[in-house]
Amino acid sequence: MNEPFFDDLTEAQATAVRHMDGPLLILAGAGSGKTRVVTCRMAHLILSGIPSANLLGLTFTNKAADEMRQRLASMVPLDDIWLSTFHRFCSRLLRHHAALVGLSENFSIFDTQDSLHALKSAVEGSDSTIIHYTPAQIARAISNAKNDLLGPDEYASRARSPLSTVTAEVYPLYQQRLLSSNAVDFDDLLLYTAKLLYENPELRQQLDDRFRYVLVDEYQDTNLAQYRIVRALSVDHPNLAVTGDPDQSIYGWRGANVRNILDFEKDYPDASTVTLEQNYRSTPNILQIANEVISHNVHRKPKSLYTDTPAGNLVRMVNYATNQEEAQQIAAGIAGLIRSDKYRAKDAAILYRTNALSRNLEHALRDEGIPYQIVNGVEFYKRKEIKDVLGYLQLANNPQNDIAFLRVINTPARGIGRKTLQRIEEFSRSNHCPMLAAIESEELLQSFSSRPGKALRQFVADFAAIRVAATSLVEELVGLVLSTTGYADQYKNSDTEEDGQRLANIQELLTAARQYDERNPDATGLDGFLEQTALVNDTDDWEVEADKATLMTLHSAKGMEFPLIFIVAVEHGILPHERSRDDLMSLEEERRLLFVGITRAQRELQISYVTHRDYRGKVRRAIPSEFLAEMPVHDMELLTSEPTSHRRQSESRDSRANNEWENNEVFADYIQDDPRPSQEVTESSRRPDLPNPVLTTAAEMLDDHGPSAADRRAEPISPDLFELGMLVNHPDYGPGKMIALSGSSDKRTATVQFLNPPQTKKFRLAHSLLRPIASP
DNA sequence: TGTGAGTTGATTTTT
DNA sequence: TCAACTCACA
Repeated sequence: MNEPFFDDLTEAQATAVRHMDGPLLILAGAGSGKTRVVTCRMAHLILSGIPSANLLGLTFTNKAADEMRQRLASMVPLDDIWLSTFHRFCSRLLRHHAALVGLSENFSIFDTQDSLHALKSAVEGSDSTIIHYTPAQIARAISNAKNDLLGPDEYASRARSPLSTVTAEVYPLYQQRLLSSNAVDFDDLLLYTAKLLYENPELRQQLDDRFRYVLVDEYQDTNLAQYRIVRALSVDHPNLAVTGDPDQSIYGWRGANVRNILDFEKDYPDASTVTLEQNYRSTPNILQIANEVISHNVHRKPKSLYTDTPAGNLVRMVNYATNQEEAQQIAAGIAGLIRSDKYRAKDAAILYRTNALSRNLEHALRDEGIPYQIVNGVEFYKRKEIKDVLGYLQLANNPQNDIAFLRVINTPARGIGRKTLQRIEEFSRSNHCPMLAAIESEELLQSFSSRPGKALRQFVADFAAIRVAATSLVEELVGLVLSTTGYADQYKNSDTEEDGQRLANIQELLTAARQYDERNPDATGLDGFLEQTALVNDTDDWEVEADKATLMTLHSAKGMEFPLIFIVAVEHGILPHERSRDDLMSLEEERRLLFVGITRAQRELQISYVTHRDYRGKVRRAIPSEFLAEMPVHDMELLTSEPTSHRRQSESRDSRANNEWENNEVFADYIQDDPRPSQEVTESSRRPDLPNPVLTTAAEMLDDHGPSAADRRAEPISPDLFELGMLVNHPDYGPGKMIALSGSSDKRTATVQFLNPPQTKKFRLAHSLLRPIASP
């Protein structure tokens, strides 16, 4: 083969690209040029004469699919190629074969919110009681079951724990609800497809034959359902290529099973394996941190990324006083770099564990005048006003969709209240008909008194008009919904900013509808549009080209890269997340998440944590993440913006109990009264010649012991925060490790082994100046 | 039936 | 913090 793109490939990469028939495993480390390899391979297949219609590429995000398509299109002429997410692939397949799984082809796709409503209403309509568990917990359990391909019956036979017993009771009810609404949830898309392929051998064979070459991206994130689907399509033509990186498996909580990739060679004994470990993205300094962090995972195949580029700058670990300061200074730092012309706004990304952490950062960027885009704020299609309008379309497309019915029947308010709804529900249940059909029945309508009866008749008439238009262009249909229902009026007569935003969103929905119409002139129709609204997410309209800084979660960052990366809130309870602390497997997943974040960075990486964090409405003392203690700090630049001599001194504070740190008022007070000249800080940081504004070196964390204890008086801290093996810091003795703990409450005593000079000391925790650095 | 205040309770990550 | 839900009142 003599395709031009072979020139730029390394030997390992070229091997993967050249591979054509038979199973192939590409173990691709972060930044090893995987996407390139994958697209080159597809191009190679096409240029070798394989019709593109025989290729199937499955990804997890639309963005990955789009990127692949674009790159591929730039290499070879493309006409008919199936490159999409798992969910979209399944959705399309199911539309064609809906009857085989008991659905009609116009089935609705419930998002998480809709599913939860369905679940609640299923429980309400039964005599089953769910004690001790929230619908969300049960929904989660059902989702897990589906990802493991367990139907209600199989699940019930295995239910043992209290939660699963309750779930076993609810699961069939929920499933009935979905079925009677002619709807599926996200998990059903996979489950039904897997079922379809297993129960219909001829169909399976036919699809296997059509999709001769299957490629799966991010294979480490596949769950059992996806695994089965992929395998079913690779029986007669086992030309299955999978790529992935076990170290980047971060969706275990969603049922992803790393074993799928680890066992690939067992599943396909004749598989070829290509390992890509050379990194083309990051500097050696960044890679060193990444390698070091990930090496702490026990359940792992050892692997090490390397590169031959110049070392680059040291990775920075920064301690800020508060989250506000963290945000401001990062924004100021980015602003400085932009002014210095070294970087542009689009080069920077700020990554965090949870979406809730984005708020300060947004404010700070706005204050600095840095344009930014935020990935996955409140997703567009999940906003109330959008879901309301879409509800009409969903109901028009699938009149059985009771969840959509319930959403729109009294939106905007038409005087159809709880009592009326109850009767509709009863009628619908006893007559086994959808709610919309119920209110179209004279029998029910006549039983109502004049007011609700009239309102219902009006709705039926209005909706009939909408339904007639269901076959026209989507934009027209949305327009018709708006004009018939007067939905937008409630926002028009208001001048609050929020309502203005809602109006704007509705406008944008019209735009989205028009774009859809333009792109799909042959009209897959309403189905296709609704599918899109259910299956896209905000990562997908992330603008690559825009010169804007990016804010997003560590999860969404997977697959991306930026010259400048800031990872914030690397703190105990946040990263690793509260709920992942106890269990080794999830703790390791958290570590991989951090690894993913680190390996996004091309040139500069900063990792930060704060001393006080305002989170969930409370200001609390934050503890640095244990992961920080796993980093090779001697090869990093350690900074703090909280000079210890500035710590607040107050006698009265000592008398307060040790759990004072939980007391929100005390710390709100602490922060407001902080004597530090925050104004000046901001000013100085505006200077372009100071890319690292106001940060003083935090020697205290390591070699230097900082000012003496007399110089400061730390606020009390709960002894409960200390654990055996934890790394701690003492103002006079420096860093050390907790080697023993005894006593309780006020008398709780710790024995600490200090490093430099080596010595052992005992402390009463309630009164000591010891502070945790990290857990073992 | 609709509204608004007040309470409660939950809070990861996403197709 | 914030959204969902409850409850009292118009």
